Amino acid sequence: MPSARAASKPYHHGNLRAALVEAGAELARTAGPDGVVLREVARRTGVSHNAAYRHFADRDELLSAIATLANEQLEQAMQRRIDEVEESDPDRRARARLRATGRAYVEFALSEPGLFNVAFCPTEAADSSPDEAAPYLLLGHVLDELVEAGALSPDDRPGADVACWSAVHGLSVLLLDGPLRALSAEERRGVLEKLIATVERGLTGSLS
Amino acid sequence: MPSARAASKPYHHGNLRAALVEAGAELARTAGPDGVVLREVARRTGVSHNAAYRHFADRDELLSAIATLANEQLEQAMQRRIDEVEESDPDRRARARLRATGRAYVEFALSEPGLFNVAFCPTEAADSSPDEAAPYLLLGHVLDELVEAGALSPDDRPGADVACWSAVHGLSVLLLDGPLRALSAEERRGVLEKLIATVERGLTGSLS
DNA sequence: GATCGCATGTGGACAGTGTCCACATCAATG
DNA sequence: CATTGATGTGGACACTGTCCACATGCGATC
Repeated sequence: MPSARAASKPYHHGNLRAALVEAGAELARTAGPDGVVLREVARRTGVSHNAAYRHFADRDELLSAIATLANEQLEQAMQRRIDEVEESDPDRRARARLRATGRAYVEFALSEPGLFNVAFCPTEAADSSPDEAAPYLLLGHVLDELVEAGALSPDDRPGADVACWSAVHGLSVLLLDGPLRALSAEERRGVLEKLIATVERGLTGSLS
Repeated sequence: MPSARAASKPYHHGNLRAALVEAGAELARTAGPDGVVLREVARRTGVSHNAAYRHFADRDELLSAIATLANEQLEQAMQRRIDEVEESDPDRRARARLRATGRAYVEFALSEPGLFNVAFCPTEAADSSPDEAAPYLLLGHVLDELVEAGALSPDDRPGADVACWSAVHGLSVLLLDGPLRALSAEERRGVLEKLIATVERGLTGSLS
């Protein structure tokens, strides 16, 4: 007999790939991209180092998988906040949904800094086109609503998505690891609202 | 005699700290933060690994020094672009200088991606307050000019700096390593101008 | 001008990492 | 039942950051 292995530990894991991604996501959540260490992921999954190489060519490929998961969570958080908006007037409703989108983005970054950083850490196989990124599509839809409601001129629609995205992404990064990280929660709230108001007025020419 | 050392290699370097920062900056320029490898920096400086520990407590501390240098370069690039503005009408001049500031920021990020990333990579001893960051001060000054020229209401001045900064920083990051990295130079130009126009209108309520 | 102390530079060691290789195990297919 | 290909293991290698004891020599002190 080769070994007296406990019956609870079959040689083949069964669903190792998913388990690795989950363990990796947990590491990412608490320690960011650099915290996703292949050997530690393997340890937590109760498997030898190297086992991951049967499912991912690279550490980079595992990171990509975790990034996809993080993006999904970001999208869900945004969708939740968007759906929370209660407002019947079309113009005000579309504007409120846009502001909710931006707030949700920054809120997610601040509440899940590790996952947020992983979602945007540059990996070899990252989506080189934003058109596949769910959060981007969500934002685009909200902006389309703004056009339908008449708050945003169709002529101003092109590039509006990137402008909004840049604004909230930049604030998130600066608050997270950047020079603005020392701001108090109150100050953060203030600059966030200022930013959102500025972008809304910049796009639509007015505030609701 | 202990060794037949060539006369060109004195035991003590003379100005090792500066040489290390310079070599590290060169690595940062071509490979970003992760490219700043202590041992490689030492190799390029013609000194043993470990020598750096007489001048920096950490790899992190070396990175911080390089980040400071990168920030200075960013500030200079911004200042150059600002000074290039030729416009006598105060309102138009202040607006043009603000736009130049934003363009210079993104241009620097795109032309020196490694240095830009190092300038904002989170280090232990990084300026936790933006008030010491030269680029931030520069932006603040340009915004003050906008107030003096009457283009920006003093009531809207608080938070305007962070809003501008977030916008250009976010675009830089998204274009550099983010989902927008595949955009062509032409597309980049387009979204940049759109972003700058949006922010200008968002702050001042109009375009020049 | 000789001496000595201390800042500066060296070489070796260690733990930790990503990745490659040969081998072990097992499930499903014939 | 035998084989085979997918999956997991253990060992190795090069590389990294960091700590240690030791070497060197500049500059202050007598």
